[in-house]
Amino acid sequence: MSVESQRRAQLVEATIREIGTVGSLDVTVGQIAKRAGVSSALGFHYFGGKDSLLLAAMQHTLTIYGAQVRGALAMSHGPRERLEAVIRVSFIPTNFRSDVIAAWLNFYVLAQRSKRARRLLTIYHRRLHSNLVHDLKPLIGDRAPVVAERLGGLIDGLYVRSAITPKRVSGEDATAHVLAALDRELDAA
Amino acid sequence: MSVESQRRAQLVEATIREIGTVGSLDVTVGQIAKRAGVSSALGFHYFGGKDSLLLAAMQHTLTIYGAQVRGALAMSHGPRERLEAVIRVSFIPTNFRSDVIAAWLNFYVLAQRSKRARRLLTIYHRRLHSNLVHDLKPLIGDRAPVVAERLGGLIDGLYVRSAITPKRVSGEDATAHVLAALDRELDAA
DNA sequence: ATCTTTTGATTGACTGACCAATCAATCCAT
DNA sequence: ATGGATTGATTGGTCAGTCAATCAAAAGAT
Repeated sequence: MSVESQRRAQLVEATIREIGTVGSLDVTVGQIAKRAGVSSALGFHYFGGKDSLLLAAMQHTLTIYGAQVRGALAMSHGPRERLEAVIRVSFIPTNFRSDVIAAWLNFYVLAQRSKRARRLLTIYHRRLHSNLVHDLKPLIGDRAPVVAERLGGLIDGLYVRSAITPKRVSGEDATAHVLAALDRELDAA
Repeated sequence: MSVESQRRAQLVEATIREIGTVGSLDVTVGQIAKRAGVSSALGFHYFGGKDSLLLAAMQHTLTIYGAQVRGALAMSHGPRERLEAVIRVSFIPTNFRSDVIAAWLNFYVLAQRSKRARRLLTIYHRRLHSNLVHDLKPLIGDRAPVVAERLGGLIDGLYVRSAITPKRVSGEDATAHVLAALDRELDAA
């Protein structure tokens, strides 16, 4: 791993952590750099500006998520099992860490003013949707797209809600909720 | 209406609009005041600080929402009809305006660092939950709380998602989604 | 009714802090 | 020594919050 890619990774990781602790995008490059153990100037050197750094952090979490989904799907067989896998991944500890959730929430905010952020988020939506549809189709046919929309909405809703519920909602609970909703939809077939 | 309460209302309204157009909480009191047609100093005079102004805007939207729910419930009879009413209100045009959605999303962010904001959001959650449980109970008994949690999560998820989906999701579509989810749960009784 | 006092609304100008971004100067590995 | 990595110092700009001054209208006094 080259020095450059190492620093970039440090800074991206620190960005997510910092957004998580501060709870908003009002994080200074200085704070992020300090957390990464480097000077703020280095942050600008490698990323060119604060926005690019935020975008990189966003892309990073999406890349991680995507890889996890692929991994989980590779180990699953049959539609039902694959659906469970896709749903589970959203709530495994890596993605359900409080700072990751906070960052995710703020990416939604970022998406309101940054075209690139919006594109990234749209990609996530589409990927989730298509994954769900792919394995819903053999089970419920034409109703797959609309049910996928519903399950996707529920996943995001539980995820966002968990950012503020005083009682930390466990990932297992959230997973169970979505799986239950899935079962209801399958029953209605 | 006294001058004071009039100005306060102007400023609160301008705050929501400004958050909506900027898309984040990075709004200056100056911008808000300008939109309200007054000087920034007046904003500080009446609210004491930026945070109080944001909180006031948040409380305002929640008050509106609460009143609408009460109104809708008053005109509904029977559990099923009342459930529909509660669900519908979240997506009527007043609450489904793009700037209101953006503001709402940012209130979630604000709740990460402001105890008062978190309390307000918790109150909303509890109210929604208890409304749903109240009318779910006669239909599905003990399963009411967990189903209410699910429906609440779905409502919030669709709401937040609508903030960024390029294709503007219509309030009717969102309502239909939640009502469909409700029907699935009732079928499973 | 008229003059005076008081109160509250309102603002423009100002400040102190903070921050993104820049850059010239070091550091360090090869 | 050379070139990329790294930084400290600096700058230009922005913004929350303050303050003294102005203005209008209500309240009181005669």
